[in-house]
Amino acid sequence: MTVTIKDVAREARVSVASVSRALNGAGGVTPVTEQRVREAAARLRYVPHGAARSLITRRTHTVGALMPDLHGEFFSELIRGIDLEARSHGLHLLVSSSHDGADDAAAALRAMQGRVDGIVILSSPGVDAAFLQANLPEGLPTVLLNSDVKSGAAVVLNIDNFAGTYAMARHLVGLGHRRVAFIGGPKDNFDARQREAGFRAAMAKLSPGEPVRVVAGDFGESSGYLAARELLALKTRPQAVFAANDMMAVGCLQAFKEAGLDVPGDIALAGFDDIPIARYVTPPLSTVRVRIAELGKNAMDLLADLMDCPGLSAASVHTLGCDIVVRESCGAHRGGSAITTTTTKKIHRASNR
Amino acid sequence: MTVTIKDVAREARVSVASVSRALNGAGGVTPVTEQRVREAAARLRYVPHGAARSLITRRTHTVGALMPDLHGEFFSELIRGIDLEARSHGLHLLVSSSHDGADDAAAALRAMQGRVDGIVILSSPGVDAAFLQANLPEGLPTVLLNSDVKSGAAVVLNIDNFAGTYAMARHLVGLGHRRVAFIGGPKDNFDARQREAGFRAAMAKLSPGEPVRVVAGDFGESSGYLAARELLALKTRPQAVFAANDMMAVGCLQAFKEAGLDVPGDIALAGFDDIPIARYVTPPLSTVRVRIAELGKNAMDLLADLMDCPGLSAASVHTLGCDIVVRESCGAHRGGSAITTTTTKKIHRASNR
DNA sequence: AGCTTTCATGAAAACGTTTACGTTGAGCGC
DNA sequence: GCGCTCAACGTAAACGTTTTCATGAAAGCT
Repeated sequence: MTVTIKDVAREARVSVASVSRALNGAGGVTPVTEQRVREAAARLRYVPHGAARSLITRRTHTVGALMPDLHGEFFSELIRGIDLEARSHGLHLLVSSSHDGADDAAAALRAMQGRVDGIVILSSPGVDAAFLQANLPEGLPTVLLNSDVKSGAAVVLNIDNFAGTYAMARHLVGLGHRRVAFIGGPKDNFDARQREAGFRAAMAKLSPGEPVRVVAGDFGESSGYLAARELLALKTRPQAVFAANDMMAVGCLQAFKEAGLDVPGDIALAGFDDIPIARYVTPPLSTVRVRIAELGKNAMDLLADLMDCPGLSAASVHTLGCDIVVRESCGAHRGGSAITTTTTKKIHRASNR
Repeated sequence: MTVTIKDVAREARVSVASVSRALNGAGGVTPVTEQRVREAAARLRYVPHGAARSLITRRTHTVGALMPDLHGEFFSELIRGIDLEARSHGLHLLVSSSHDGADDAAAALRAMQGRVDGIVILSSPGVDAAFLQANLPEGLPTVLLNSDVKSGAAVVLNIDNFAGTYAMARHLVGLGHRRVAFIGGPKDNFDARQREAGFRAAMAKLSPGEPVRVVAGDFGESSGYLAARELLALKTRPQAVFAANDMMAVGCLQAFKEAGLDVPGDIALAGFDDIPIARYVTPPLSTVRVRIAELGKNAMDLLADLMDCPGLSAASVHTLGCDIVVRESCGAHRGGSAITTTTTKKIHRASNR
């Protein structure tokens, strides 16, 4: 049925060893026999059996991507970045998305065991140091995305949430907004914590006298709406609101509209993520952009490095900077098109001994 | 290094055959030995070597997903649907997205050869009957998404673009709009062609006297903008505009605003896809929703069927219906929340002899 | 010319599993 | 108590590669 290396050998009148050598370009064959083998293989439409090959090479040429259950732009862009880069490294991509909890992720991780040469994990609440310790097969090259675990077992690549929020906060303060309020995200979310920290740091530094006002949200649109209502009910209304993500900012916008406030005239607004919706709301939303596909690409590159030389083991933390995108909602927008400012883009190796 | 079945056999004091039988639940082992084997395996953290297993079973327990280079919601939701369903079938998902042309896709297809038990292909311009004929390994169960090829080699699953546009056109006509214009998509796009056909059929049937006005677009926002300008320049302005996708409708909206027209007061508007942006523009856009994750799930189910019994070969075409989502832009919206009407949802097997 | 080196080539082992087949021993009917 | 059946178990072959090693021929060196 399926054509094997033996068939090619017979067709080309050589041994299977020579076929293997010829097709893998490993040298050790005459150009003329290589040619003959290639033709025979093409004629027979021979495709090497991947499983047989990886049985002996101990290489699957496949990397895994383990992600929580998320929809939308982030997921697709991330996979896009990873896939594109994986392909350019000659690697396949085995994805396992849509995990709800730690158990789910653990099962997926176990199932990937032996099917991949390396793995990219987008961390989610359940996935912490203990989880990895328990479920990560040791010796498997791993890149952790958006994680605060400092496990020696994996390279970590993070979005520079801190610098992103810091830069946007500076921008807002620079526009003359002294009372800037922040709407935070879920407490168990790594990004959310970092963003809040960035905001607090910026305000402490740039607007020292002012008390920092932070209200809770959960990254959902309606939590942004509610948070905005809460802020509007204060005695002294903030001059600007900075939401930890765009969806909450969209919720804010709704609340502001209902309150009859003009954005940015009466109150300025900024978000984080630059989701596609951001430029279509009225007024268009100023936000912090994460170059997601690039994040995926970088993750894949790090993983490829790790797979090539397991020597430079783990223990390094890398960071990918963000851009701040100034549109109309923050009140600084003058021209016709958005201004984009790049914040720090540092990919630094913490330790690679 | 890595622990194999032999190690487990030694640990449990049985033969490798018994280990295999015990772990695979194939019977032929005493409950007590099975228990002993299970414990030994757990103690050693044994995970069977997938490659070795598929070498002999001729099963990879993996399905491939081949898609063109697309961003955003469609891709992520589709993968989500496929992945979720694949997991519930105990299958892994090997994705290869971001293909630009037929050559690219062919290479990816070849690379998947032997690594998957079946494949889902989201067709794109280059991927036609000839392409499949040339690149699809025969005997590999295949599900084709959004395709008009009637190859006997694959099951085809389509969005019911025709019924979707038909239903929306009927809705618009039912609202009293007699002159409805349509903005088409790229000529080489299957969805675009079907949508236009659905529109023409609806208008011919429901508004027989009226000449049908169709202008060209390319699914991009700016092409929608330009098409709208073209329509506004006509002597008799249409009463409603139906764009073949939401992005073009958003472009229209921009043009209408600039022309000082009220939507839906002066002119009604509808799109297709129900992208997230649709509900955030002003006014919110009436559109036709495709349940993308469900499309992925159904594709996976069809593929699983095909993999189970290759007997019921190919040659069937299935269709997944759409919903029409009525928001404000078409002028029918009265209440606070959107009305959702389900169109035909037929999954019919054309032939399964 | 004779010796050594290089190099293409083939035979065979190895990778880790599943499974067909043979062996053993226990339980059963007579 | 003897043969028969049947289940549990072990042995070994098979899956399709890559790779090590041996072999022989050609080429290079003195």
